[in-house]
Amino acid sequence: MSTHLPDGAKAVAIDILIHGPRSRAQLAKDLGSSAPTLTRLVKPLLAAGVLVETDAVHTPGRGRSSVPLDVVPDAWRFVGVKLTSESVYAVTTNLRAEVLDSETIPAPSLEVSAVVTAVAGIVERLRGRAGRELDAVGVTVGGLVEDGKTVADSPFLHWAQVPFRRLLAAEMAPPVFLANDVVGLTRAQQWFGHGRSSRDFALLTVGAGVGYGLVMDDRVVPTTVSPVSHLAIDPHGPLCPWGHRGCMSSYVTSPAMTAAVAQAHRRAVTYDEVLDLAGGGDAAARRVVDEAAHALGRAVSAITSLTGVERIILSGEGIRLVDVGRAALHAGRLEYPGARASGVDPVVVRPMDFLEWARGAAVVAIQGVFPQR
Amino acid sequence: MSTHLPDGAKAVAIDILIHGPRSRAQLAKDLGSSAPTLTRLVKPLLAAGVLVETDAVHTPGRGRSSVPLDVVPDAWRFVGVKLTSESVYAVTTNLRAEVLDSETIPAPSLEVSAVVTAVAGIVERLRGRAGRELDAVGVTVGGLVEDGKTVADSPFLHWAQVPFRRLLAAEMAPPVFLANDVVGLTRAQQWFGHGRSSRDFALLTVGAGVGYGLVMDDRVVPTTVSPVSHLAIDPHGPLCPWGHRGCMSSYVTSPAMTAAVAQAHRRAVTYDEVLDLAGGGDAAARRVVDEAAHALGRAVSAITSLTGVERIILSGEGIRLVDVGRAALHAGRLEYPGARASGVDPVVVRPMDFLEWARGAAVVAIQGVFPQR
DNA sequence: ACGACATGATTTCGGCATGGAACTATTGCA
DNA sequence: TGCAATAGTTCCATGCCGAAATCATGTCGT
Repeated sequence: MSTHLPDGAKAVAIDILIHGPRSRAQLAKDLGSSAPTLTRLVKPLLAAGVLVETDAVHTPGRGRSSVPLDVVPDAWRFVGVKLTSESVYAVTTNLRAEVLDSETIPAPSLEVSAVVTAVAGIVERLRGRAGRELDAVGVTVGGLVEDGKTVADSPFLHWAQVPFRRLLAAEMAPPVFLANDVVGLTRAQQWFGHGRSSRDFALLTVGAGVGYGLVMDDRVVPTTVSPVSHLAIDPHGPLCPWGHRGCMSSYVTSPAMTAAVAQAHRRAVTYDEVLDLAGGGDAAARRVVDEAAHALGRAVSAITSLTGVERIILSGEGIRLVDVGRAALHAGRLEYPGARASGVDPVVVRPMDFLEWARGAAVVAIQGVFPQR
Repeated sequence: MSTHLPDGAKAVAIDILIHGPRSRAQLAKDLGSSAPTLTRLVKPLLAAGVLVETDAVHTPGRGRSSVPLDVVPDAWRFVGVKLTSESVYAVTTNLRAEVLDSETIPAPSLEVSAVVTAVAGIVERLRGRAGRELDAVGVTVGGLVEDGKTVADSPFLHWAQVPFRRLLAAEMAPPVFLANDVVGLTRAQQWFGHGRSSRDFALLTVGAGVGYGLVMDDRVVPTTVSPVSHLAIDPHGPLCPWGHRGCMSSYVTSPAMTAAVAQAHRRAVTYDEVLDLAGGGDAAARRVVDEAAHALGRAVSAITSLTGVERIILSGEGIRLVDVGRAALHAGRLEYPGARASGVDPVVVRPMDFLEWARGAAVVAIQGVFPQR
């Protein structure tokens, strides 16, 4: 299911994919086009099997019943792969980015050719289990990705200037798309998550690191060059590995938090333990969690001040932090309120497990096949 | 000189206005169109007198000499008016936003009708001295402006929900455009200042308050709802009038700085005095200036982290701060360097006097007549 | 001096997307 | 059974664009 389609037609398919099935008349209104234009654009999409007419809807009022158009999500198969230095996470999805299958393997050596082989292998196994050809494959890595082609710098994999897309494309049949991992998550939110209704939003992820993605005017803004991990919170705060006092990563990353609690209790603890201890009333863990959540709140406040986004999505594998530290998060947000008097709370929380990263990679594949604009 | 022109044609005029005179062939390349399109678009512009052909340029190579096209800046007259609670600043400019005339009067009472009359009066006097009709008038105020029509909330003028554009339009012949004052400055930088070469940049102004403007993807992002004035710098810093400790406005506004030095020396001082004292080695003034410049550096760092802009313009009537406190500004920027390793310094300084605000208002008028896209 | 050549500007022509007007299709209601 | 209302389609005028051909104007070699 991969076809060449006129330009505006893809925009119709994308809009249905993101904002749900609708009649031609409604689509014309939403896209600001005329009814004839929609008839024309929809025709090849129906012929290609990208869209189908579903059962006509008889509105209670009068008039001819409308025929909603919908995508056929299961006519498509995408695979998303997220690389970390420890594991390779992969998922198979349909066009709605719904996860149909998944596989996780330990990372091979970090040598480029070994990683390429491992990715090709996991993709081939998922393709076999899907029982049909894949429409596209998306791969995401932590680090700086240039032009969707080259891993310019990845501190996690210790790679620099690796033409990863070309190397992957040589090993597999479907088209391959490459992106930064946070960009993938951001795109997933933009099309299939809380960003659907907003042209502007920010994504802040909490976990082993602090991730930040920004979408303005429906476009992903490249911000990875200057990450939010080292945003200054308190010049008298704890130290991060880079020697900064009180930057974001000195407060809210899981290594920072577990290390702080471990030091207090003279024993090793896991991240979940830290949150459980804090929930159970342990004073040291409570303090660490509250300071982290407070710092997160301050970051949220800074983001709204500097970007003016109307929505901020909090997520990441360590997202339970915002449940346990809810009050401190709120206090951090309100410490410097500025003049904000908006009615709705712009912050939403998106739960997450590690496969969500791979799903983000699958969305990179989907958006590769359906490029926006 | 006000004409109705096809849509793409205005884009050509705007591009010449911003990026200078060029031949049709060059414009075709820059705008991504074909040569025939350019010939067609240029024709009505020449007929309307918006553009003129200047002397043909004989390139040292071979071929027919190219004929540069340029705008006729002095075929246009715009007036920009900036309102403060103390004064009304107004300038007359041509299409290049070059100041040809200016006038400043004390603000009348802050009552709306009195202000409308005062603005109409100053515009009429400038029009008279210009000796011809005005093409448009731009007015800017501090505070929240909605839709370019209504002053929704201005703490300085103590206005709320004033349909200011309509009231002004009733009193004068030329079209009137209304905007926030920092938006006006931002637009002036975008078209005629350091923003010309960048699609994305931020503007940070220093003076009686702290102003912030953001342009992403050639569009001015509305950020005034949540100003940067109260961006958190140090939770142990000085107090601002809103009760925040260590926010931007507690460090870098001229009232904050003069008050701090006045307290140290037990006597009233002006803003310029503070800077002179610091330059002359006065310890207290030096400290206040350095802390302010350091906070400004931290804000610059936060802006690059969170917006990813490639350029930040520092300006405002108190901009001398960055000269006197240059070292501290630099230290503040580098305190939390993140992963930035870009070659060029994104920060540029734009000198400014108070008429610059009125010039920003004139640019609002110019962009009103030549709307972008 | 004159023609070959190179390049910019212009004109012609056909393709293509768009949207308005008119028309058909389907439904509920009088 | 007509009428009103809404959905979808067909037809056509319009406008914008770019490829190719043409014209204009310069340099350079012989």
